[in-house]
Amino acid sequence: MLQASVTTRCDQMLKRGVERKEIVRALGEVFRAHGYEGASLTLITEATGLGKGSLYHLFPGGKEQMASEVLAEIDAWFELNIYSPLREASDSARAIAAMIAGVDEYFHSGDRICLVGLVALGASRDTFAASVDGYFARWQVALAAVLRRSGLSKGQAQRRAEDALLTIQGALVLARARSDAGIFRRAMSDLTKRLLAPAE
Amino acid sequence: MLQASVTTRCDQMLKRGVERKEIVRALGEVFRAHGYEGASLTLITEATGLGKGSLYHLFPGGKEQMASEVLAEIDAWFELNIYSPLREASDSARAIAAMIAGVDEYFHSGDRICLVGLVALGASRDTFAASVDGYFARWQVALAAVLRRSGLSKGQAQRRAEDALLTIQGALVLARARSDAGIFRRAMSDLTKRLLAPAE
DNA sequence: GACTCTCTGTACCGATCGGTACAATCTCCG
DNA sequence: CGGAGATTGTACCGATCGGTACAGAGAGTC
Repeated sequence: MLQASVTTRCDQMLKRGVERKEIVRALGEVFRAHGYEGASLTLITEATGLGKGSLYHLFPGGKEQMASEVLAEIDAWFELNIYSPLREASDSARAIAAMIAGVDEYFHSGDRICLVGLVALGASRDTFAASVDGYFARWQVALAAVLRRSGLSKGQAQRRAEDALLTIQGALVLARARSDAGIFRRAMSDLTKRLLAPAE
Repeated sequence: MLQASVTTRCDQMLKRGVERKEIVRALGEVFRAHGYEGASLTLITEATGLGKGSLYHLFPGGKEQMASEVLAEIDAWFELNIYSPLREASDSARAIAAMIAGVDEYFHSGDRICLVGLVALGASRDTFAASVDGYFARWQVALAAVLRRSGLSKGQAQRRAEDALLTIQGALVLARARSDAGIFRRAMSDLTKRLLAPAE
C-alpha cells in the first residue's frame, strides 16, 4: 500500500500545484483589470471563488504576496515562451518573428494590458520595483543578444531592444486609450521590420 | 464707486481663477502619484491644503470632477503648447522639433508620468474614456497634418503620428519601470529622426 | 454695524478596506 | 471508525474610504 500512498500524495501535490496556478492566473486577471490598489479582497474572492479563509491560508502574505506571485508567474511565462527561445535561437529573423507572435498572443493582439507596465506606473511600483525592473531587463538582454548575433554592434543591439520594449508598452497603452486594437497590430508589424532592418 | 466695485470684482474673479488653477495643478500631481483610485481625500487635502469643506464647495462633483478638471487642464496645456503650434506651423521640421522639446519639458525628460496614459490603463478608464481618447486623437490629427504637409501621404502621416504617440507613452512607461530617464531621452532623439525621415 | 453670500473646519455618515480569529468541516490515513 | 492536519466560511477588527451636514468665519455691500 506504500505505492498507493505515494501516488496519492503525488497526485495531490500535482493537483494542488495546478489549482494554485489556476488561482494565480485568476488573480492576475483581477490585478490587470483593477490595478494593485483597486483589486479589493471582495473582487479577489469573487474572481477566485475562494473565501478569505482560503485566500489567507494560501497566501499568508496577503495581497502583496498574491501580486508578487502573479508577477513571478508572468515572469515564468515570458522566460519560457519569450526569453529562452530568444537566447537559444540560431536564426535571428525567425526568433524575432516568434517573439512578436508570442507577444501578440500574450496580449491578445492589444486587448490585454501589460500588468508589469501598469504596476510600473502606479503607486505600488516601489513595492515591486525589483520584479518590474527584472522583467524588462531580462527581456532586453535576451533580445539584444539575438540582435547582436544578427550583426549589430553591442550598443545598437541594446538600443534596438530598448526600442522594441518601449514600442510594445506604448502600443498597449495607446490601443487601450483609444480602444483600437489595430494600433497594436500595426505597431507590432512595424516593429518587426525595424528589428529586422540592417545596421544603420 | 461703480468703477472700484467692478475692478474689485474682476480682481477677485481673476484671483479665484488663478487659485483654482493652482489647486487643479496640485490635484494633478496627486493623481499622477497615486492614480485615480489611490488618490484618497486625505492625500488630496494634504496636497492642496484645503479641507473637505472647501474641496466639496469648489468641486461639488467630488473626486470625479476633480479628475476631469485635471484632465481638462492637461488638455488645455497641450492644446496651447503642442497641438496649436503644430497646426499653425509652416516649417515642419522646426514644428516637430518644437513638439519634442515641449514633450520633453512637460514630462521632465522622463521623470514625470503621463496621467492620461495612467488613467487609460486603470479601472477608471471608462469614466474618462472621452477625455482620454480626445487627448490622443487631437494630438494625432495635429501631428499628422504637419507630416502630411511635409510630403507624406495621408496614410503615412497618420501612421507615423500614431507611432510618435505610442513611442512617447512607451518611453514613459519603460523609463519609469527601469528608473532610467535616459530611456526617455534616447527615445525622443530617435523619434525625432524617425518623424523627419523622408517618405518610405 | 447688520445683512448677505462665499468659503471652510469639523463632526459625522454608512460602506468598504485589508486582515485576523476561530470553529466547523473536509480529507486522508491507519 | 477515529484521530490529525489541511482547508474553509463567517464573524469580526480597527482604519479608512468618499461624501454630507452644518455651524461659523470671513469678506463685500449698504
